[in-house]
Amino acid sequence: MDETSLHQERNRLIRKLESIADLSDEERRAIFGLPMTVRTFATDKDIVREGDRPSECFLVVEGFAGSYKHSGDGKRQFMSFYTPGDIPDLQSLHLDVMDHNISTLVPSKLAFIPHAALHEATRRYPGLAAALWRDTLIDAAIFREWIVNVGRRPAYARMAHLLCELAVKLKAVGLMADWTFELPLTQTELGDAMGLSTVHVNRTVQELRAHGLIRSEGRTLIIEDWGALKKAGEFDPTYLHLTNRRAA
Amino acid sequence: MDETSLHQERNRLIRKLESIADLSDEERRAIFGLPMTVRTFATDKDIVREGDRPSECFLVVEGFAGSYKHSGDGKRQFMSFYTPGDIPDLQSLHLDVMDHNISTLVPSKLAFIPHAALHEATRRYPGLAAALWRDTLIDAAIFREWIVNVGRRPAYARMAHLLCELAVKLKAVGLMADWTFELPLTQTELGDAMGLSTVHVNRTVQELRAHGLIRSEGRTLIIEDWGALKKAGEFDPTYLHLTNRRAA
DNA sequence: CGAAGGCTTGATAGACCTCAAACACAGTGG
DNA sequence: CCACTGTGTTTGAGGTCTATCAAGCCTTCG
Repeated sequence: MDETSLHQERNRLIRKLESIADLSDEERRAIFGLPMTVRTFATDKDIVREGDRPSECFLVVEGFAGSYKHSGDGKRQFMSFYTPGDIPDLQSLHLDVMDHNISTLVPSKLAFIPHAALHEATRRYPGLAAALWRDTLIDAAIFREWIVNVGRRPAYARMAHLLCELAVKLKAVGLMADWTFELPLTQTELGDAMGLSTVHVNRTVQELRAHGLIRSEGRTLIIEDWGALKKAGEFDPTYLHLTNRRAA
Repeated sequence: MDETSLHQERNRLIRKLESIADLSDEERRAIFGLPMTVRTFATDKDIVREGDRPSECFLVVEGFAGSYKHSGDGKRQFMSFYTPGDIPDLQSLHLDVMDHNISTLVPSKLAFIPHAALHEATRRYPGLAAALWRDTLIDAAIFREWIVNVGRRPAYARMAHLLCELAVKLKAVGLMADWTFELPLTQTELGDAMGLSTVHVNRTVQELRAHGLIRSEGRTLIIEDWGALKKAGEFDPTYLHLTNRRAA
């Protein structure tokens, strides 16, 4: 039994934060000391909803989550996908009312951390506070990029860009090897993330496959030509602000 | 000569922060103590650019700024507009490299504050740190809403939504009275913010005018039917997280 | 008064959507 | 073990929203 299974949630968080900031031993210990309650969620379960006033944040330990809103005529728009190591509602630490929903996209294991503990930790360890602040700023940077993606890129590039982003994010936390990772999203969900219809997503994915950029086996996605995919998606990973960038 | 002209930049910042958080007298004094260098910029001047590593943040004192990126084929996409009181590149406090550009949209007066001074102030006054963090989180909330706007709303609603947002933001800092405010954006800039062509923006604006929702006199925009505009834009100001909301 | 930038208009084209149905596959139950 | 169901993928056809191209007009400003 390795460290991963013993303190999986803490290690996930530490690994994630180390991918975007330098942590001191003291800060690492502080993270280990955080109280976390692990709970599992089935697919498509809302974790927090618009209007909620959470008193804790949650960390994705295993699985996949997404934040979304509905537009007036009922269409869903995802604003972000969250992978293991992410704290999707960290913003609730300083914004009391949720302005969006967050739900699971696959069966997921989540670790809940009380706001009080996080506030205390940030008060005691300014470096940790900076790392968490930085994490929310990177989320914002990703939102900005998504605005560009949805606003200005045609479907083919949009799709390529999203896949690049997921690949790099997953690689940073050790969840992509050999250009292969689990992509448990349906084409409808991909469409709701890119402002495209399911039908059009399907045709776009087929095009990417036909051009030899990607391949898929069930829920597994294989990037066959990273250079071409990057180029197609005009992908520049700067906005992810990774410190130890392994993919590029 | 009133307080506004004497310490215009400090007052702008205090007023802005008070619209999103409660400040103690001590924190207000700390803001007054911040070193600020005021500089004026002409229209369409980049203040910071992608790749820059700023050592100071800037506050919009007068004028209008916007953050943008270019997509691969040269199309511009605005990701945010900044009005007096905003600190557009506050994120540079914890993200060293700029991942986007920020430029003026009209002749503007900006106040530059060294990172060092802000770091020192946040270290000394946790309440101030929380207010600034909160400010960046609200920016992120606005980005999220823009993703929905660009991704899922048709042009007419998209336009209405953007106007509602600007109206509420400007009202919060005292720059809208009688449903009237200065909108110094060209239709091309509006298009670049909404992912629409200039031509289509023009036709959409005409529609809004024809339906009696808005009226314009030069650069002045008059909201003629706030209820209808809100409805058309599916506008719910929750995401702006204003504490003293006067418009709604 | 000419130039430049912004606004407006018309016509055409294209990217993407909607509707509708067939197909594939995994899980369920009799 | 095999229909049965549900979810996700795929395909086809037609429609629409929005882009592009091109030009005229208006205002501002030197």
